[in-house]
Amino acid sequence: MKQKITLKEISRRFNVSISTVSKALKDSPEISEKTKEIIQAFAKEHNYKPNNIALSLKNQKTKNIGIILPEIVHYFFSSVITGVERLATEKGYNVIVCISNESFDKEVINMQMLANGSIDGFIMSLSKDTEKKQDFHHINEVINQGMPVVMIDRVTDKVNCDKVIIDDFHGAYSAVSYLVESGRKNIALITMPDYMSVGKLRTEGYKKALIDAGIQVDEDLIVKVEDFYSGFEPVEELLKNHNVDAVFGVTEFFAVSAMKIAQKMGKTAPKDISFVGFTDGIISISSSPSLTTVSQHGEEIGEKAADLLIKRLEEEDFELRPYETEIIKSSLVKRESTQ
Amino acid sequence: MKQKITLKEISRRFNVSISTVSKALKDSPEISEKTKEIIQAFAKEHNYKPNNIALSLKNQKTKNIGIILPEIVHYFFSSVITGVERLATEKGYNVIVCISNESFDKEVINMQMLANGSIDGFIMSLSKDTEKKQDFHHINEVINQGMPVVMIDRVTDKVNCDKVIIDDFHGAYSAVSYLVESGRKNIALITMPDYMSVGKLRTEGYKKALIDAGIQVDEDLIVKVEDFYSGFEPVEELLKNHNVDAVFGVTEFFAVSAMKIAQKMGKTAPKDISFVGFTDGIISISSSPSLTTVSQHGEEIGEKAADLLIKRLEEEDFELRPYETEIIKSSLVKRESTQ
DNA sequence: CTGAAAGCGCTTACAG
DNA sequence: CTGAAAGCGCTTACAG
Repeated sequence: MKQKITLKEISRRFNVSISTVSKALKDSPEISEKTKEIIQAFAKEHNYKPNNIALSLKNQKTKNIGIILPEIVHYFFSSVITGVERLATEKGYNVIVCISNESFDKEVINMQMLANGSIDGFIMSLSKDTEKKQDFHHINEVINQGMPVVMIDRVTDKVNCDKVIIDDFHGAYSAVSYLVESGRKNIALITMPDYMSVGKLRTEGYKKALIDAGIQVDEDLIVKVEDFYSGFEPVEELLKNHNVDAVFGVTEFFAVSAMKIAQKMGKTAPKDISFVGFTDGIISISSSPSLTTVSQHGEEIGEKAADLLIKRLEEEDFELRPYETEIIKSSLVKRESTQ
Repeated sequence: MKQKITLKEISRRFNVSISTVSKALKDSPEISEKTKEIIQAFAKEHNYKPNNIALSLKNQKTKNIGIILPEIVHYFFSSVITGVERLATEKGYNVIVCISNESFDKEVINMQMLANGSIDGFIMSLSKDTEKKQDFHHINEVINQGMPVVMIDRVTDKVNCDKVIIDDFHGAYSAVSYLVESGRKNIALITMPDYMSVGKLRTEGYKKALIDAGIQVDEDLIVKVEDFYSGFEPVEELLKNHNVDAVFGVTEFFAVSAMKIAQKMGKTAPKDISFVGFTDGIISISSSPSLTTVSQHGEEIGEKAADLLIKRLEEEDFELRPYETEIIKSSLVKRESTQ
């Protein structure tokens, strides 16, 4: 069984037309039973499968969906892909993954590449760069060309499209409220710069929870860290100079890193300091003590995004429906780092 | 700027033929400067980009590469994807990601879907199921059809193709030797069932290191764990009933989980027990104490695999070259869990 | 019941 | 310098 076989080759083999072969293989009633039988048998034997590219060109749809993510080596984003992939495969779609690497330029290039016919629609989360720049022309362009886009997690209201997000504000609110209820008073926050939409919302949730509990927000207890790779000295300073009894980190990595620093300073979690993170990944499970976190349900976000996208692609009436913003509920997973 | 514009539409706009437009946009010397100018200007204004699907059909190549992985929410595999994606994008290829979810059936279905024209070649790592079944017909079929395949990490010698692996044996060997050198005598192993190629090789490296150091292999110190989600009771038993002073885990998760169990039993790492893992991921960095690991260099593996694949796709002579097995060197990253 | 034709969007050897 | 034709692999309305 060498090389893929085509309709043309089958048609030559039996001295019939390509149309006849095509119809025979689709078991069309137009074709005689006898012809269908021999053609189908031959096709099966030679493992004939229609060429996807030809079908795409003919049908004007590729059955591919593109997903553009800031990075992938990260529990949240890889679980989003897992969710997208599952739903997509179930519906007969392939998933093309591009990584913007937090760069605006790469995000634009990736979108343009895929938009030239390779896919039917996009799922994407903004790069940091893009959030900083606030330039979304590439996304709006694609949408104007009639290609549906679903934004997830890091979204913007400058683009009108379907969105799937979690309730960052409430997730943070409930995490901090939980700390307050367990008797903590000096709750520090380790967050991201404000241009990151999710960092901002989680910070607001933190503040609101304190205010509602009658605790004054102390800006000295708030540290902003750029990303995973920048240093954590400010956190060290914070723990050294302030009498902190709880830390809320807006990522699990932030929380665990803070916990490690505290442990090195001789503090015990949760006895001396409680810790809560965001994103319920493998870090939270394997840290010691294991970390209480706000679970983002990445797979669910991915599935929901794929579902919205495919509906818009396939359901006649859906295409014209107003855009939705689906909010996936986060949940607090309590572990050993709090009491 | 609505909808994507085609050559046909441009040709109608200026009352010329499609061929002329096509050539003009390629800046062909066949076409007059004036014609080229106006056509190019118009195309630019309307953001014309050739349709990838049409190009694929014409050129008989898609510029897509397919990658099939057992899972993705896992540091090693997601870093492989990152490496593949980087090299692929650089060379003008897109990456289609499929997840077999450790299932043989899904692996087969994914391969067949993609093999029908969607991609030019495969990069893949075997699912557990496939390793257990030892059924590789789907891979050989694809190769027989002339589609190149590069296997990574979880490979088999039953398939003749390019491979990129790490030196699992030596990685384990050096990790265990390091433990021996630091004075440890009762070194436990937490590994996977033998049908997993990588688990087997790492186990062999562990044994050889002990033997070479004149330490007898004690099968009672070897625990086999199915996967992340199965329980770790056997590990608990091991640590309770044997006087273990070091643990080598064939994944970082195994090692960190064992460390947590030991800590709960009141042991301190590395004072009482040293721990070494495999896969240098984020778990190792964020555990407390941080974990000494054998780094697998996932991105490098991904890049190398993509490089081999694209070479076979593009370089005339390369296509006929004998298959290579590239071995990426692992390296021991020393952290706090050993001394 | 079978086949020729047109078309999806593009490229390119060939003719004029 | 421009265009008609053939072709990549397939589908389908239409003719016979």
